[in-house]
Amino acid sequence: MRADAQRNRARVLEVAAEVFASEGLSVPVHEIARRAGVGTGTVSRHFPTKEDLFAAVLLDRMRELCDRADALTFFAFFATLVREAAANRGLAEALSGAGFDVEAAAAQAGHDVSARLRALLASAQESGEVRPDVTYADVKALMAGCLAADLADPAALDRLVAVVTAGLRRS
Amino acid sequence: MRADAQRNRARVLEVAAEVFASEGLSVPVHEIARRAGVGTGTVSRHFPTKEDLFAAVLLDRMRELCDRADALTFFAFFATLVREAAANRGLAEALSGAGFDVEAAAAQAGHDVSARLRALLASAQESGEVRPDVTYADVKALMAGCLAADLADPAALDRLVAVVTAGLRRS
DNA sequence: TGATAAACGGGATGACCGTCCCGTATATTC
DNA sequence: GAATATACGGGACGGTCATCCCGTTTATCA
Repeated sequence: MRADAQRNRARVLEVAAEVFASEGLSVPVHEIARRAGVGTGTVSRHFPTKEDLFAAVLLDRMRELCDRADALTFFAFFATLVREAAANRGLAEALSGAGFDVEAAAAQAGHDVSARLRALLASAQESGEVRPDVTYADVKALMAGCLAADLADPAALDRLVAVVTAGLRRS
Repeated sequence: MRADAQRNRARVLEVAAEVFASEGLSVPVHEIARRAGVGTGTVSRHFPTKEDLFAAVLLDRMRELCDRADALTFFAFFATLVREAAANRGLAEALSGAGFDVEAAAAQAGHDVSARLRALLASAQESGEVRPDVTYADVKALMAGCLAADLADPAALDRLVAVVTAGLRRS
């Protein structure tokens, strides 16, 4: 790959990460190109579709989250994921089912956050910490609920995580 | 109002209710007109914007929900709202903050479901049934979480409501 | 340094949709 | 049964975007 192509690709990725995180997935690709100081052709050559671009942006975060998962309990990982997504509007939108398939992208890249969460859930249920009837899909839904928190209230996220955590514990 | 205009208005409203409920808010207005057997002009004359149409559709449901609220506890009303929205994709999308402002529409129409829910929450907190720190916005977020349930799993909704209910109770 | 392949930019293209307009049709009224 | 206001249909318009294309530029390497 030519040196300028490599630079441009990195620059686009960097800008896209910022923009998706702060403004969500509805930002036009043209706008990302503009802010990166490149043409739209350059973006779509490196990332043929917008979803490809988002998947590439997600990769780094996914890798890091997966690494962290190994040292955490189910509840701690849940809280970590919620906090991560709350600080990243694009990720929150994607998790809330708005078009993009996050899980497929992550799994394909070999950093399957959902598999980690699934495993932690199973073991937390086996040890009796979590109600045995809840499913992985339930946990995802509750995560989406936490992400609907009022962003203007800095304590809201913590309250919601506390409520959901209490609800998930074996009663 | 001319008789045919009255008929058409009712027909459009009826079709829109079905379509929004089953396919969500992204259905084009043209499609609603087509299924109602009228031209798009007829729809937009009766309901100048798509949001006006959705607000009109919502009115009936809101009225009924408000009436029911008076006889229910906070937890029962919460479950009722979740079930109502789960059966109505358009309502679920609107509640999950996707563009349309449900609360404003309902309040304007004098059937303010959110005011009822707010009141029930306050009294449930006063009597000690619900954690005192949760806010109305928190409850709305948790409702959105329940609505993210896996629709293919008929028991999922009940599980999520149970988890959230347990979490909201004074611990 | 010159040839060549690779990459660039940004305008063109096509799709989708909400809203508006206007020539036509029809319900209502006298 | 004619006159008139009212409503109808559906095409036109304007705006938004993702994606593609192609004439131009530039990095690379001999």
